[in-house]
Amino acid sequence: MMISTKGRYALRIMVDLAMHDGDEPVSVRAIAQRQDISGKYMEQIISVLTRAGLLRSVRGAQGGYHLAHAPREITVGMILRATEGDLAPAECVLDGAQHCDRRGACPSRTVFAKVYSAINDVIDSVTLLELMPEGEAGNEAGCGAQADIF
Amino acid sequence: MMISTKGRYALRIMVDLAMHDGDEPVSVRAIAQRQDISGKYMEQIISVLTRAGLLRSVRGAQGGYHLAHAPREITVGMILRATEGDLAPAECVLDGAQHCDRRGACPSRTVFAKVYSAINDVIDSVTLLELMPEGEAGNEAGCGAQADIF
DNA sequence: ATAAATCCTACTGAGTTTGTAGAAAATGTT
DNA sequence: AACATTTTCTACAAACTCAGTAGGATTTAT
Repeated sequence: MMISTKGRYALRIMVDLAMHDGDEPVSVRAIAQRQDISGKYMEQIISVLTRAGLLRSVRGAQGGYHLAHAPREITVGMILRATEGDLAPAECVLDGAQHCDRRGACPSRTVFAKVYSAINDVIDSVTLLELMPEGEAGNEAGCGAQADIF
Repeated sequence: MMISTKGRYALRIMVDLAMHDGDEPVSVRAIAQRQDISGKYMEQIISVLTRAGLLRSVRGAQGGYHLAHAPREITVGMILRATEGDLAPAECVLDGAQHCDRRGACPSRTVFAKVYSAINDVIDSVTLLELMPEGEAGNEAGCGAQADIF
């Protein structure tokens, strides 16, 4: 029941990009060095974020990535859903899933639905802006190099 | 980010035991047949629940299991924590985990802590009693045989 | 042209999940 | 006492997911 490395990296990548957003796009290599994440792995994560519409890419030399929206318009939910998929504790609470019980709702389903809703409330209410360490523009985005657990 | 089969089975097992709790202990075989779960696999899950103090076992012929407490005293949180471990979205929010950032809290950690807390609020507030289909004692505990997704 | 960068796809090692299998120990029944 | 039933314990294995590696194709500024 953990958010995988992929999702946690995605968060760090987005914060890093938010901190370094300017005229020039930011390259994978730059982020990878600052965050100490495998560049090749990050490429795949960034690719997902780009396809999800959270990043805009600039191809070719001196290319890289920009945030597609302002940090205050990007929620943690958008980032985690793009990389982790829906944060549902069970399939049956997803939209379009069939109930497992013909005679009305399954008892456990109610709990799972509550958990699902509670998770969504949190991740949809926190924006990228709130993840940025204030007054530290240009700094590393917290949770930096040495930390493997994050 | 899903609760695994193990935890979902554990919930079904506990509900089944709650529905069929009486003088005689309930055997693994009986539950397995009603719930259509592999008996051998269930054995292991039940063993965990027993070691966690949620079930009491009676060995030997005509043996089986009883709930160790009344359904209203057993929460979904107890069951899921016993089988799934702590439902933390990241290691850093667990008690005793070191922070990943020397200069104060890591920004993402705050979100994860909120998610963690929201999940715990839900699973600790719902008891086994509330999972039991009311007025259906002796029935199958919902979510029965045919449902693989649950 | 060349170098720097994104883009795309395939592969792989490690770990987790979801079981299977079998035998040992305990205990009620006959 | 013998037997059948049931829990208990441990080992193993197939399938899947995660995290990362690898390499080449494409795009574009210089």
